[in-house]
Amino acid sequence: MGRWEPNARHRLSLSALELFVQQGYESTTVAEIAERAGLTKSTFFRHFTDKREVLFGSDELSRLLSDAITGAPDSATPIAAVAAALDATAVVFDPQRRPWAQQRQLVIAGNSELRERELLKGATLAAVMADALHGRGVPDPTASLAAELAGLALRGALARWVDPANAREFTDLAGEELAGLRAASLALD
Amino acid sequence: MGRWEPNARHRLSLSALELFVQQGYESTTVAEIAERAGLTKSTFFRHFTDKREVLFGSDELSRLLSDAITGAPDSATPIAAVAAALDATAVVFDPQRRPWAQQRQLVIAGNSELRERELLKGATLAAVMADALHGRGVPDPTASLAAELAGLALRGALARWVDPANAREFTDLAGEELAGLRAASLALD
DNA sequence: GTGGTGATGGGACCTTGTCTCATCACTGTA
DNA sequence: TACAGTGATGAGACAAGGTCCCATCACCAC
Repeated sequence: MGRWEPNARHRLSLSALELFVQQGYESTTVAEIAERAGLTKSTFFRHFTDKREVLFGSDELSRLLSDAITGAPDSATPIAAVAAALDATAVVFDPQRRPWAQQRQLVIAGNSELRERELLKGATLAAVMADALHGRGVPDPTASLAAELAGLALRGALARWVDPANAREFTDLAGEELAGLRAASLALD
Repeated sequence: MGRWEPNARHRLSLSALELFVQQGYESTTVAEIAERAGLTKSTFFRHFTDKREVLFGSDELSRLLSDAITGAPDSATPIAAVAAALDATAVVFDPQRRPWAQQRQLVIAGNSELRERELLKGATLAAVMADALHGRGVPDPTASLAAELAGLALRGALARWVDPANAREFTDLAGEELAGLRAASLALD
């Protein structure tokens, strides 16, 4: 791979995940990742603000969730709106990406810096959803709560989706998780 | 302050917050913090694993929450148990600590590394509460949901408690937040 | 006063992340 | 074909975070 090959960013992501899986996140240096992608440390930091960010580079999810909530019918309740948002994530959780997502989740689970970053991304998604709900006229704390529940459902569905003993559609899992949380909220006392 | 003064850890925390307030988190080096406390960089990292950790050094909250849930009467519902846990945090949120907490929250709000760490601590608290609920025989997702709601209430109450235009007791605020979330969960659809 | 113990100081070292400047490939234009 | 402009990359210096090892110091027990 020469200096001017295309998709530098994508090559860096792939190289990073491969190395993290092989030798662990902490024992992999940015220079190594860049070298494997045929690039240098300088270029790595031009594409990613951080070493952690190479595993979290897309905000596609954010846009999908926000657009789905904004575009839901006026008659949709807050829960129905976030349920529609979860359905809209199907393109991201394409079955073809499952092996990649599995490895990625394993790496993240093994390092607390990465778990921190994952929490930050999750909090950002919840904030985006809450904002979109505000745009529909849903007041707080209802909007925040609905967004938070959707975030929990998404997290839970992701955990089940990457489980090798599982071959379900992501949106089905997310729907189940959300329904389970709704039911549980009636059993709190 | 000489080399063998006591309370090195506490001195480091105070020096750190003072410097962060004066000149910002990022423009403060660990060496500066240590010097102000009459110590060196080596000693700083013996007391704190991280630069960030100097603002999050205690897990008192974790123990209080866990013990309160475990010690709640058998008849207590999950919500009642976490409400008792929030009440048990009164000692941490002593009015005397409010000025300190205000400065601390401002510093954290101004830096995304610190917000990340705060999210990690919050997630840890929620996990601890969920575990304590499991110990009472509360199954998932009820336990996780109750823990998550308590976490949201705690975060909301903290935001209001440090607001200068506010002089309420922390536990009152936390109770209100939790009640508000309970009510909101009935308005989701 | 002698030796043990635990906290501290000092400094070498590696990595992350920033910055600046040179270099290269590709483009359009004459 | 020549040439200038543009944008991505390379190279290397640099500051700071964080780890590690070893010397040093205060205190304590005997």
